[in-house]
Amino acid sequence: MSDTGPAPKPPIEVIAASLRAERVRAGLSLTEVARRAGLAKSTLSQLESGTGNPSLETLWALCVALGIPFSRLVAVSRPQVQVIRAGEGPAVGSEQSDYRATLLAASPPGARRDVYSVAAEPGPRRSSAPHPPGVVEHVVISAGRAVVGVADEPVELHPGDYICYPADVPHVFQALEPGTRAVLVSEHR
Amino acid sequence: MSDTGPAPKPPIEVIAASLRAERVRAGLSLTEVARRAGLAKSTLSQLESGTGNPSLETLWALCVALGIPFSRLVAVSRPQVQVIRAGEGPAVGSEQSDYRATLLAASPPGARRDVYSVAAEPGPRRSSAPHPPGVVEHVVISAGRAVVGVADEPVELHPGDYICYPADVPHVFQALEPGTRAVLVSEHR
DNA sequence: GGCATTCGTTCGTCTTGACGAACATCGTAA
DNA sequence: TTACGATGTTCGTCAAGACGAACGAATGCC
Repeated sequence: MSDTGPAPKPPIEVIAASLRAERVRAGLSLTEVARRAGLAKSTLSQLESGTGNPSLETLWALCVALGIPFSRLVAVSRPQVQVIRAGEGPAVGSEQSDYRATLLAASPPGARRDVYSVAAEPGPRRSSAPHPPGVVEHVVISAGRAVVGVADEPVELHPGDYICYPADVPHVFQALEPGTRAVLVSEHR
Repeated sequence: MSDTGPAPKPPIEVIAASLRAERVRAGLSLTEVARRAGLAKSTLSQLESGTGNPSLETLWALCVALGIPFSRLVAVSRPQVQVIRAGEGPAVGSEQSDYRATLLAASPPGARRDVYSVAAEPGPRRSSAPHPPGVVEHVVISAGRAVVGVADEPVELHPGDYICYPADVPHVFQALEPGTRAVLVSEHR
């Protein structure tokens, strides 16, 4: 469910819709966007109508002209508001130590990050096995103290402190005070 | 700095590197990937060497063959460990009320999220103008209480509570207690 | 009304990307 | 050693995409 499978949609139509949507949203004319992107109007017209198979260069020029990140062209969907109260939500426990991570926002298909709430108590050092390659974890301490980071050189963090480290190598989270809380963003790119 | 500008890199080279990296990561030969994607070996060879300007169809076929999301092709870089102590880092203030957001992890080129630490004091309701379309914000309360969410129907949150809402519409963050702290992930997809 | 400007679409031409065969290279087994 | 299979590269051919001119339609200005 937090996989990273390829987006399953026919790409041309998605991009066609995105292009037109982004353009009108920016309040630009087709002619103007084509001019900024250095493309022929005809090319853009055909793309927005779902005809054709644009080259990377063409798509890139359009992203620059529209001022949008590349990934915007292949993403769609409109999210909802969701609230998870403290203590609710699926929790991932640990046998090694008193450590509980609650999944707040699972990575939807095509997205690349999970958001966790972490509650930990002092105990033996808890080290995580490496995650798949490319995973980065961000941790912000909410309360207490903890030693966090890659297993080789972890860092002691206090409330408000932030750390970012690659998680595809062994890494640790060890609470130093009772009631230690943190927010963890696991970003698999 | 938290803008949504397109990744400023020459895209062909980035994709070339990504393609080769993903392929060897999957333990596949160039010939095999080309076969699965229904492409000519020569095409893939040229792409991995940074030559050429692939069509969308070609790129898509490769994503499917490699089992990776489209966006993986435009993301790169290998991160370092970075620590930002409480109070450090670039802060974004607000004149409207006592609200300070510290940028912890800016979105690297091709990535899609900013991580902020938020400190706010009670005061008049602080509402943010809509962000670019597609932006989603995740908020976890560390301390205090706050009213958060879309301007129409905000939600009162307590420590440990989590909310996720679309940020391309007007939204608010209003502290209800002194010393209110939160972690905010702004995700622009 | 008449003229000008801008919009987005359609069509013919030419550049360019994808193909497939041939190639050099390496590793393995007969 | 020779033969075979698999790897990844280079080169000529062909189809497909990008271009630019021309078009009909809509709006604004004199």
